[in-house]
Amino acid sequence: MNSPRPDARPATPAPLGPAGANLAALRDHNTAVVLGLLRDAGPDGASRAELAARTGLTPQAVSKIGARLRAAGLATDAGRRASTGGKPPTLLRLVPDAAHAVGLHLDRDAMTATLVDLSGAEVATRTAPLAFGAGAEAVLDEVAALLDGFLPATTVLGVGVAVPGPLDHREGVLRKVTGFPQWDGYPLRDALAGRLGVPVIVDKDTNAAALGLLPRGGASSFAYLHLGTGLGAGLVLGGAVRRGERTGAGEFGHQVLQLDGPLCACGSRGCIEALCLGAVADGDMGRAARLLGVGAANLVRLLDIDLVLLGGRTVLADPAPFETGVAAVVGGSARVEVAGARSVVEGAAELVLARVFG
Amino acid sequence: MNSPRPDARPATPAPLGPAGANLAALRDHNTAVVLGLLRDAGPDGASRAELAARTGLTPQAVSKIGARLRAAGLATDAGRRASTGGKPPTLLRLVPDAAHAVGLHLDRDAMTATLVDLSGAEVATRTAPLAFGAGAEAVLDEVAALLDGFLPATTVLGVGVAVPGPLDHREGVLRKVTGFPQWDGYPLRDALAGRLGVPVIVDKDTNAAALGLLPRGGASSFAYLHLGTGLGAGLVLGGAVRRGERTGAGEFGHQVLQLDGPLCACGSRGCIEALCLGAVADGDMGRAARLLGVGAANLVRLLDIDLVLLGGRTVLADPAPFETGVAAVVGGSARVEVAGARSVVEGAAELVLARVFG
DNA sequence: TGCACTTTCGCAACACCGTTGCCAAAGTGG
DNA sequence: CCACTTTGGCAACGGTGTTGCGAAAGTGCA
Repeated sequence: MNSPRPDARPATPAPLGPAGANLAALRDHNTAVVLGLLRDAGPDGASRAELAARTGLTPQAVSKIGARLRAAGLATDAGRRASTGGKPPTLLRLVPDAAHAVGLHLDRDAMTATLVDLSGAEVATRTAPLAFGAGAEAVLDEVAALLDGFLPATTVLGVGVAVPGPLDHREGVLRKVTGFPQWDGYPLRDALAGRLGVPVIVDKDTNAAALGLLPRGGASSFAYLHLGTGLGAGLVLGGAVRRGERTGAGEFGHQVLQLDGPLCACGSRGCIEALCLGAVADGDMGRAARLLGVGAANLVRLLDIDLVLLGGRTVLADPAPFETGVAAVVGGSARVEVAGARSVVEGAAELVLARVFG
Repeated sequence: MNSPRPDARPATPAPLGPAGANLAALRDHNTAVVLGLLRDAGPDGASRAELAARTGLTPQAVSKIGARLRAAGLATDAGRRASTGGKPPTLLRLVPDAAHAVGLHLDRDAMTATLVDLSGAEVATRTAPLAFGAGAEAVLDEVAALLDGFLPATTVLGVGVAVPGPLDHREGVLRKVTGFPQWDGYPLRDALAGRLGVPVIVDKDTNAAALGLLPRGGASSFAYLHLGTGLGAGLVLGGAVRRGERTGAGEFGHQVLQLDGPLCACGSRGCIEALCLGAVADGDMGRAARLLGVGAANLVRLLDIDLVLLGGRTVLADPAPFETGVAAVVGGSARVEVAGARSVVEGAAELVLARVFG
């Protein structure tokens, strides 16, 4: 299928230096900010005066933005709230059905696709086994089959894909996924966009999970630690996922915790992944949790974050010892919680939605 | 002295939520971006067409911004460059003397003040001994004496202050500086701004140094490791200093590197600061460098940065073993360099200048 | 019941941003 | 000498958020 790709690069090339902004960018920014606040407000909606106070814009500007959103079908009136001594506020509310996003999680042995609406609520989910090692074309066939009839005709903004291992987020190209050399250099984003005919965004599974867990309006900096077949992290700093210069940030597994520890495949000694997985292999989840806790405490201190979220198969199989064990080491300086199993695939969808909101 | 403070809070209060932007913000942003490019271009200047290409703005917009800058005295014509087949470009250049910034480094036993022009070039520097433990009022007297007659009458944008230890960057209030309880909670920013009559910005010494080392147009993410009486770090991620939720980011000294290592005052075992300073106390700089290297390698992997800069008295007293020792452990994944002795005070001035440029 | 006040929001006019259209200036290259 | 390229300014324009003003719709007190 060679249908024209709607996600073609923007006509104006990206500037080489720090970007200037024009009126269109200004409008888009403010629109996204207001949309974000509307999403945070939920089905109850928010008044124009409220939005004005939160954004720093004048109420009049918010009114105009609201009118544009209503004309585009993205927002609608939602009745009014009780008066506080004056005219009761007219509420504006997001229209969740106005657009949808697809999250796709490709794991080593399974894949999950979820369709969410503009509010992030799940509409439908499909799961299928997957042989990630079968090669790119075979996997793409499987993905196309899974998504067949899954995408609404007109309201899909795009597909966010979460994959394990290193990749180039900007270009959507995979790099040396451990154990799967056949994927090295494969342009997953462009290939999938060509097949599906919608924009595609690719990111590491841990980054996607971190983005999906970004609490609406809550802590804007936290770390998501994923303990499964490996140990990785997704970092959200100041409300944005920290991907690093080469989308390599969050390589938490090879943080050295024991100078004279066992030799790791990466060449260092005492990597937290080797130590932690060793404890898991011994069935000693308490020790694994304490090791994870030491690494988490390092993160908390280094980055001054106040929330640590735990996920991954090993954690989810028996969350309690990890939650208490990590929290014990981290102490009072940060909260420790266990994230849900849907974190990754929800975050994959969020890769798409994040471009709509502020 | 109770002169009116020109750094009073902006008339419009900061928005509670994500900020919207208006036309004034748009103009200021673009102006700052162009000014930043002019600074990067140096005394040779840059053509309007060049600036347009780099910013993504139209040449006409750049022309208007340039006209405003010339009217404000911040930029001026700088002749023309050779033709490349058409009309030769008219060059625009920063006027370094148009404004100045002061950097002030308060250390435990000494203080340094430097006056820099808009281009960041040093104009004058003064140094004096300081008893940081003598208390806030006494130190402020010393600072006022040091800066007496040092500030140009009209062109000073502000004073950037770099201090050791924890503080609240947003409010400019010091917090529990190790060994100096008399400073806890002292509103250094407001007190100094009241005395000097110019805006004041306060930050941790390591953050200031990192900001000052941000290579113009070069690597936008790096770590600055400062080994002196303690061990700290300043993190620049994506072109901005990472300060954390409570300006506590960069607490590198208490990263645990040795699970069963010696007990540290912070309560953990095997903190890199204790290990590293122990090696320094033994006179074993090679070991200290390797320990620093393990911590640096952890940073490089975790944050995906490609530059590590070393500074602080211990490093500067004998840079060679640290540069080679850290580089040996970090390997090829990141460059390792030693920063100059003026990093902190230059960075303090940069705290002020950074608000002018993009 | 009446009236002053508060709060919210929209209409209209406005100021100002970057953009577009156009043209002059000033080089290169055949 | 002339066609072409490249640069940059002038003028008009479209569209952004802002300001001024007034209407709507409540509360609260006399």
